[in-house]
Amino acid sequence: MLTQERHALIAERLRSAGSVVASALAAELAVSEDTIRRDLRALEARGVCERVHGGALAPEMQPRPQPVRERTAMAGDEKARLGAAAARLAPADALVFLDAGSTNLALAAALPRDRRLTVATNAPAIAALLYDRPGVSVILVGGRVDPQSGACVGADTVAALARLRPALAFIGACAVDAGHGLTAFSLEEAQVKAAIADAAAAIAVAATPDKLGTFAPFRVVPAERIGHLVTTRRGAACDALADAGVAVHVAGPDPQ
Amino acid sequence: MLTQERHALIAERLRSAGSVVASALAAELAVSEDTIRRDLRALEARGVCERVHGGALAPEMQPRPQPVRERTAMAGDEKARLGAAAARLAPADALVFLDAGSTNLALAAALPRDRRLTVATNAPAIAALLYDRPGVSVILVGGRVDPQSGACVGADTVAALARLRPALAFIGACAVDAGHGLTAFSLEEAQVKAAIADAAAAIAVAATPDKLGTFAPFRVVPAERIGHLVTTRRGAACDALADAGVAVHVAGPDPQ
DNA sequence: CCTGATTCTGCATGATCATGCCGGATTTAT
DNA sequence: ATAAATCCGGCATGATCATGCAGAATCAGG
Repeated sequence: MLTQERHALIAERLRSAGSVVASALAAELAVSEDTIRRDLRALEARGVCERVHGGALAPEMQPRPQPVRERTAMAGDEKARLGAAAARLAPADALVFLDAGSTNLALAAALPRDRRLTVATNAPAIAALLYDRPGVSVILVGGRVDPQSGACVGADTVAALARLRPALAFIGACAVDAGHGLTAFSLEEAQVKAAIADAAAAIAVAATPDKLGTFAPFRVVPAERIGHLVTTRRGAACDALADAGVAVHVAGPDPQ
Repeated sequence: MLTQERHALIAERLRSAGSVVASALAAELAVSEDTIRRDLRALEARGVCERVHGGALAPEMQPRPQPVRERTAMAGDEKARLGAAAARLAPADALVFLDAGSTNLALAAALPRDRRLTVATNAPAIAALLYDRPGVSVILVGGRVDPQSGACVGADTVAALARLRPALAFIGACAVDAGHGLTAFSLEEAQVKAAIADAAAAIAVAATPDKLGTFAPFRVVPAERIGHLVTTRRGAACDALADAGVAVHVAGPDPQ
């Protein structure tokens, strides 16, 4: 068995099982444990695995989705500017959908107070923030609440979404890329976001620049389907999205 | 099983259940309790858990600055005591419904952290408070959000309620009286509360003493249908309700 | 085909790590 | 108050690791 074959096999094993045990691999492949260890060192140098005592683990794949609670704490100012800029897209006297996420929560907080709006959301935090604002009526799309994202997900949520026809939906972005479109960290999130996209007449995405040019495992919509992108810094990823037909808005450092 | 895998498993268990028991983990993973203790020590050093006698707990998340609205609604100490007393009625591993209202919000905040629960609610504020608690899964019943009560109301809400069968429902009381039963200030609220009552196997009411012996225009359920009443001061209205078959719990000044 | 260089592999050795067990202290429950 | 469960520190043991070295396989060029 060639060294590279062994490497490929170990990498495959890491992908499928998430971990490998050095001694077991040595026995299975009929080589010494030293050889396996050397293999693991080589793979680690290439970032394919992370060595631990006894074997190796598959590295954490995607940038791990942090719980919203923690995300909301960071980057307060930038999120606020983003929210204010995005809020200007919200048409008056229409049904606007706000997906869950820290950016959209900031967006909700930054909604202009002089505008009459009906806001639908699947995020309890957004509903709790807006429900007693004068001039704003809130429709909450229920379902099981996902602890990770703080959003309602599941079949009930998707079914309830089918009865709404928002003029504009702000979909929370886990990752946006011109090639991969809008993507999400979990299947359930992606299903809900896709249901929102299906229902909405137009789609807007508010995202911090670190989300741009990245992608997550689950596809929501292609980039062409995104009408507006609001972010805080112009970059290569913005241009690529603009080429795909997305109207890109950059929120200046001073929102006045 | 690799040490790191065990660590990851324990961390995951902490996230989902909120606590782990050393002896149970040792038996389940077929290692000695000493090893588990060492694991817990390592995880504690990384801030993943907080060790206690017999096992470990998920760390308290830093208290998030709550919207002023929610804080003011709490009315301080009395509501908290009431909430803690009422929370003791919540059966473990069962579906519990929490209606909207400031008392029930306090109840949600006072829920024991070591209990596994599924909580359904029609109040975005309660869902936002509970959704990322370890050991608690939250189902949000959606609908139009009533600005007055902060609760979801309307036909969609009633329809969604019909699919739940909570073992116990804490219905928010606008007014409770032995003769008039549980009553509400608006028709829509009353309809939703009645739908909750229909769905639930048992009904509990947590109410401050000023609600007792009073009534409001819209009838929800008769007094006989109320299983438990939790309040903070014994009085004539309590006795009348006890005569109607309600189990009355009085939360002492020191919940200890 | 031969030769020298390079790489891969296995083995030995001493160090490090993970685990289980034991005795005594501490906490919890009855 | 007493018994049981739990915790802590230390220790012994076996597994695992890093390193250096030597033989085998592979390869390039003559």
